Amino acid sequence: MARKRTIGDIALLAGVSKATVSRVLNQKPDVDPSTRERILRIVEEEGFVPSLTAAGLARRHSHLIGVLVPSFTWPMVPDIVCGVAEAIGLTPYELVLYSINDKTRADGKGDVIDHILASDLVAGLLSILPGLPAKHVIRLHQYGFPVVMIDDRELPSDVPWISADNQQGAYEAVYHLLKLGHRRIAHIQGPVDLYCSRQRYQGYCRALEDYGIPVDPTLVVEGLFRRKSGMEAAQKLFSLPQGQRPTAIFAASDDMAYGVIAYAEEHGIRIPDDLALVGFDGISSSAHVRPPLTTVKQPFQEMGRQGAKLLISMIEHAHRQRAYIPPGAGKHATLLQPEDEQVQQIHLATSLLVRASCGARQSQAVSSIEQVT
Amino acid sequence: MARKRTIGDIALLAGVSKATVSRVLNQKPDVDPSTRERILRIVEEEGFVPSLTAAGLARRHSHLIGVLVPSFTWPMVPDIVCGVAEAIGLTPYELVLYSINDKTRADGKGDVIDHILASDLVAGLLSILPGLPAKHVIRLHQYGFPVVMIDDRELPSDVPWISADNQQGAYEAVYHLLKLGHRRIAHIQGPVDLYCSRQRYQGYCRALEDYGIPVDPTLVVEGLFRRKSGMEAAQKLFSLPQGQRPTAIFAASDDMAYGVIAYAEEHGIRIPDDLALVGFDGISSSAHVRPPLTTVKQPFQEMGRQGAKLLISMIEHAHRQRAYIPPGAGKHATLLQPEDEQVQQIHLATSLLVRASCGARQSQAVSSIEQVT
DNA sequence: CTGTTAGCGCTTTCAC
DNA sequence: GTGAAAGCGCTAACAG
Repeated sequence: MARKRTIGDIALLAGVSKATVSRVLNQKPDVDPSTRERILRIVEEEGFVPSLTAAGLARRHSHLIGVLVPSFTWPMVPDIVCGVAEAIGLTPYELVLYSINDKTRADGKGDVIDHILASDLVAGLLSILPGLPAKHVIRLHQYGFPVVMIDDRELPSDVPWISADNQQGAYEAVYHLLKLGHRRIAHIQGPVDLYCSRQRYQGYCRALEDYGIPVDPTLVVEGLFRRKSGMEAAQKLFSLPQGQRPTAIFAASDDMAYGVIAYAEEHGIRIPDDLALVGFDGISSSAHVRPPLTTVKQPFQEMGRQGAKLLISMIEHAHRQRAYIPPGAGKHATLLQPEDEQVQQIHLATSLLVRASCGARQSQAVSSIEQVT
Repeated sequence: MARKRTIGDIALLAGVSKATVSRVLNQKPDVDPSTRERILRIVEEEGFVPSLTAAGLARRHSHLIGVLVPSFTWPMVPDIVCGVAEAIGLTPYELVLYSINDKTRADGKGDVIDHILASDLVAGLLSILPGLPAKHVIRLHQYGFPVVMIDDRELPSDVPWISADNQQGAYEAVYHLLKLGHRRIAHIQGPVDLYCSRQRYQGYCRALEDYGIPVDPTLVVEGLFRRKSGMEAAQKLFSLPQGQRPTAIFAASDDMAYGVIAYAEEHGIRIPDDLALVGFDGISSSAHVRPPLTTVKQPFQEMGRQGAKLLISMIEHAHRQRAYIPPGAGKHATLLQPEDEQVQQIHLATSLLVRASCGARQSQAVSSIEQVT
C-alpha cells in the first residue's frame, strides 16, 4: 500500500497551498467552490485522512473525548458507553476510555483525573456513574474543563449532567403497586449518599403521600444496589412481625430485586402471589429471571447519546468563546452571542415495564415525562 | 490553576535543555543521575505531564491503542475490555474505543478499519470478537500494522491471536457429562463459520470418541449463540422420536443454554432430572439462573490482558525494527536480533464450573491446560 | 553525558 | 479567495 499521504501531497496534486486544503477539510466558508470540489475529489481518490494527532496539536485541542467509566461490573455501563459511542460515531471525535479499575490507576480518585487534564489528550470528559470521583470531576468543571456527568452525582453542583428522572420513575413504580391494591409497600434504597437513591426514595414517598399513606420507616431499608444487599434487605423485612411485613417491595435496582427473588425462593415466598416486586433499571436480564421482573427502565443508551452530544457542544462552544477572548478588533466580534452559560441538567423519562413479578396483567405502561431544566 | 507547563518550562527551571528533559521523561539511560533526579523532582513539583499529542507526532507513533469492539450486547465484551483496560493502565498507553455499532460507522466493515489506519491516531489495534470485520483486520496485519485478534477468527491466518482453548474446554464439558453416565449428548453449536464454534464441536466429538461413542448428527444442531436460537435448537432436539432424544445438552454458549432452560420450563422438562445441561462462556449471570448453569468458563479478562500485552510488545518491537531499517551505518546495528517473527497464537485454559444444571454434585473442577504456540 | 537543530503534519495569522 | 510563514510541544539526529 502506498505511503500515507499528507496534506502537502494533496495540496501538490490539487495545485493549491496546504492552507487551502486545510480550509476545505475544515469546512471553512471562504473557498472557491470549484477549488473546493477539486480538492475534495482528490481527497476522495487518494483516500486521504488527516492526522488527528497533528491537527490536534496545531488546533490546540484534540478531537478526542474521554469517557471515565467505573467498574464494568455495573450492568448499565456497557449500555451507556454504547450510546456514547453511537453519538460520537456521528462526529469527527473519537472516544478514549479511561477506566477506573480497582487496582490500576492509583486509588481511582484524583490522580487519574488530574492526569487526564494534564496530558491534554482529550478535549472533554464524560463521567459515567461517578461515585467517589465525582468531586474531582466537579473540580475539573470549576477549572473550566468541559465535563458532563451521567446518571448520578454525589453533591449538588452546577456540573452539566444527564440522568433519568429517578423520582418520577420511582413514583410510577410505587403508584402502580398502589393501584394494584398494595398498602404495605417496602422500599429497598440504594446508597443514600447517592443523589439518585435519594430521588428514588422521594418518588416512593410522594406516591404514598398521594394515596394518603404515611411512610413507614420500618419498611425502608438501605441497600448497596447489589444483589446481596437486596437479599439482606429482604431478610430484614421478613423478620418483621407477621402483620407488619410488606406485601410489595420496590427495590431501587434490578440487581437488588434479584436478591429478593433469591431470598423469596429460599423461604417459600411466592412472587407475585405472596409478594409483589418491582425493580429499577430495566437491565436486559430482568426479562428473563423467574418470575420476569417488573421494573423501571432507564434509557441508558439515550443517556449516553445525550451526554456525548452535550459534551461536544460544550467543547465547541468553549472554543468559540476562546477565539473571541483576544481583545484585538476582531471583525465580526459582534457575532458572539452571550450564549447563556446556564446549567445544563437533563432528565430523561423512564418507562415502567410491567411483567409478572408485580402481579399485574398489563403488558407495558410507558410514562412520557421529559423535562430539560 | 496555573497555565499548563511545557517541557520548555521544565527545562528552564532545571537549567538544562529540552532534549535532556525529554530523555529523562522517556527513561533513556544516558543521563547524569543527579541531573535526572533534579528534573524528576521539578516534574513532580510542577505536576508536569507531557502532551501525548505532541509526543505522538514527534515520535511518529502515538501511545494510543485502538480497541475494536462489536456490539456491546455480547456479554463477554465488557469483561474483555475490562482486562484490556487493566493491562493498558499499567503502561503509558491509552485506549481508544472503536465500536462497530450497527448503524453508525458505515457497514461495520472495512471503512472503519481503513479509517483507523489512515487517521493514524493509534499505534495498533486490538480486535475483539471480530466477526465479519476479521478479514479487514487480517488485511491490516498484512500491511504490517500491529494487530491482535481476541477470541475468534473466521479464517486461518497468521494474525496474532488470543483465545480460550475452545476445543479442550468443550472436551471437558462433554467428558463430564459422559462420566455422569449420559450417552445421548446433544450439541448446540455456534455459527459454524466461526473458528471457535468448530473448535468446540471438535472437542465435543473428541470426547465422545474417547468414550467410543459415535457422533450422531441428529444430535448436533447449529445455533447463533443467542438465547432464541438455543430455544429453537431445543425444540428441534425434542421433536425427535422418544428414544432418540438427548439426555444431556452441551450448548456452545451460556445464552443458548438459557434458551434451553426456557424451553424446558415451558414444556415441563426438568433440569437436571430429565435433562442435563452444560453451557459455554461462564458469564456471571449463569450462577444465578434456575437451575444454576454448569458451564465452561472462558478467562475473558485474562484474554483482554494478554491481548493488550501482546499488542504493546508488537508495537514496541515494530519500532525497534523500523529504527534499524535505514541502511546508514548504525553503530550498534549488530544488536538487532532477528527476533523471531513467528506467529503468536495464545490459547488460555478454560475451567469447568460445575453447578446444578448438569446433575452432578461436585463443586468445581478446574482444568489446567495452557499452551502457547 | 548534553545542547543544538530540525522537523512531525496540521492550523492559523497575516499579507496579498 | 489564496499563499507564505510561523508555530503547536515534543523527539530524534548529530555534534560536541
